[in-house]
Amino acid sequence: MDAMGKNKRTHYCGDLRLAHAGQAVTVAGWVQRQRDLGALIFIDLRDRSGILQLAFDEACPAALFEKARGLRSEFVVMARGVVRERSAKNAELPTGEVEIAVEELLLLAKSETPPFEIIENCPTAELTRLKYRYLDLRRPDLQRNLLMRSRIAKITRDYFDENGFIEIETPMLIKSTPEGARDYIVPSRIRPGSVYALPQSPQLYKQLCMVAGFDRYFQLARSFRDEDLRADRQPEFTQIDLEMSFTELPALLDMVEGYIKRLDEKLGLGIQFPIPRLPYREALERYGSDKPDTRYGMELFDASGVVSGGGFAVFDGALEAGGCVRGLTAKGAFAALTRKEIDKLTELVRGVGAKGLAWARFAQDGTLSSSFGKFLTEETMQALLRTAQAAPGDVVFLVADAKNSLVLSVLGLLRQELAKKLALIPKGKLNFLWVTEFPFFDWDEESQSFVAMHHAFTAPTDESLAILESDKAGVVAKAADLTLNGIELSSGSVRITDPALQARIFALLGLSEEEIQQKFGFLVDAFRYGPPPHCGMGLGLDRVVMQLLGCESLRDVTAFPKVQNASEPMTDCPAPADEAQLLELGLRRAEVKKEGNTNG
RNA sequence: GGCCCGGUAGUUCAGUUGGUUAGAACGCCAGCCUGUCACGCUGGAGGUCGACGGUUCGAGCCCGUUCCGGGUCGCCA
Repeated sequence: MDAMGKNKRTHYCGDLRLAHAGQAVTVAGWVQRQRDLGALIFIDLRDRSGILQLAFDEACPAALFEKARGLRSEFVVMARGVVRERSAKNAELPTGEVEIAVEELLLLAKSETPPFEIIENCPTAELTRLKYRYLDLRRPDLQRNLLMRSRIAKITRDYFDENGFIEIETPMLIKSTPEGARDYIVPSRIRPGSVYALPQSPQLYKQLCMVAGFDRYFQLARSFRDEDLRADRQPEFTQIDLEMSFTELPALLDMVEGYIKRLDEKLGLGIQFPIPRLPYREALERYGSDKPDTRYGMELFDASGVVSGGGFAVFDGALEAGGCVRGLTAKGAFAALTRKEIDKLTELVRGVGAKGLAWARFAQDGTLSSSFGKFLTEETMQALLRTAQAAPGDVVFLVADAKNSLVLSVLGLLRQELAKKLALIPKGKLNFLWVTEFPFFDWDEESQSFVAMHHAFTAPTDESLAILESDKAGVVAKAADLTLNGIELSSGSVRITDPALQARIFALLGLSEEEIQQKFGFLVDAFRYGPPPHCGMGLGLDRVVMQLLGCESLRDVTAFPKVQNASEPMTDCPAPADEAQLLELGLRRAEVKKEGNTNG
């Protein structure tokens, strides 16, 4: 047999069925396991399609039998033989009714014993698996995940292609714009002391594609952000990036919703359409988040009215300072949320800036114990419980602060934590949600100024134009986010194409003429030459795949991911730079020996 | 940068109040075995207890420092 020549592989292992019985086939793959019964040997052969049993028995020539006996885990072999029905079938395996009666066996490669077993749901620590990622990727879970990622990418390309989008590659080496996330920078050899940046998104280039008249652009765009990692944040990721001309926000949302619908049709996901829409303000007030997880309820309520003047200094103080008292009710959580558990939650909310956590436990028999009951009249307490819609068996939490935004974000976090603790999150549900009517400006505590919430090229709504200067906090952007199960998938907006409006916005963001020219001069210039009205979005492909597969980390859907300190355990990058490279890039000066320094 | 959790055979873990030679399972190696499929049976090899320092007659265990990993807050226009 000749692996490369005329006796090529004829079938994938996982594809063979009883219908193939009697056929001569050639299969190839890795030895999953060898079962040597003495005068009978079975090999489980694995390729990307699945597992197939090879059988060696008394009909085998001695040399072939000895060859099979020598096989070990992860050896690579090609086998030719006849498919036959098994005498003992295995119902657990798709190919469990058949086996190959091997006539010829080719050992293509040996393997050392791998550091962990190549099996589904491998219990080995992730770091070890990442050090040998090429072995980890052999496991069926990761094979399936990356296969799904490939399918989704194909569906994406087909959909946008069918809708007239042109795939255009934008550069990876671009100008650093010191805004938003930290840039990864790449030093220039030809211009020592100067750097390129890796793109955080193709934002400005895709807008220039609109100016150039391509009308509809899309790209599966690699993007880079030098920020700390999370389970759902890698420094290097892929965006489904698109931009369309002569279109306003509703049509953009329809286009993206059509894409989600296509995914649903092709992959049978059971997503509800139309995707619900929720204004930003309402999202915050009901869920304490601008990317709410709507798979479970436990919405927030506003108790400011009922506790106002009730005599509890913490509540009254917050309200008098212009703040609020809000809360949420954990239905039926009385037994799960003991005092000890509540103390842990208190610690959690203190960690994110809350001064404390007020609670009331409502026992099954109607007995009430709470952290604040003694300060309130019976009447106020009853009114509060009505507002909280609390029934026996429930636990009510309240947060008060002079800062409304803090109260909301703390309760948002608490809601998430409780959902996890109380197992309220249904499995297999995919709740997409449009969050609309985003504010244009965001107050930045650090710089004590308003910054663009989305970015400086986002258009304000027509109604907002009159109040741009007078009421920044009230300005609404033509922008929307697409969220899925409580994570942000995508951010889209209409862009400013009117130079006069752009100048107003830059001024409001406190950018000087010089800064504008230095950072975005090319864009401002381009927009003097007939920019079409346009809008666009970027969807995180990795996050879409992660959620559709129900994975908990982007590492499960990324072939070669980075770990928390942004390094990559297999290649151990980043690595110290070579001295010669640093010299060549002008990042280090050649050492000049000082004359007269005789002592060294 | 803050907080929480973790690091003991190749892998997953156990390890009592600080006390003899650090254990188990799986994997690995060898032998036996004709229908296994997590094959079975018998035997064997395999350890810098993350690292460094300290306390102690004695440290896997206590203390300090540090490295590595996970989660999260800050950060992520």
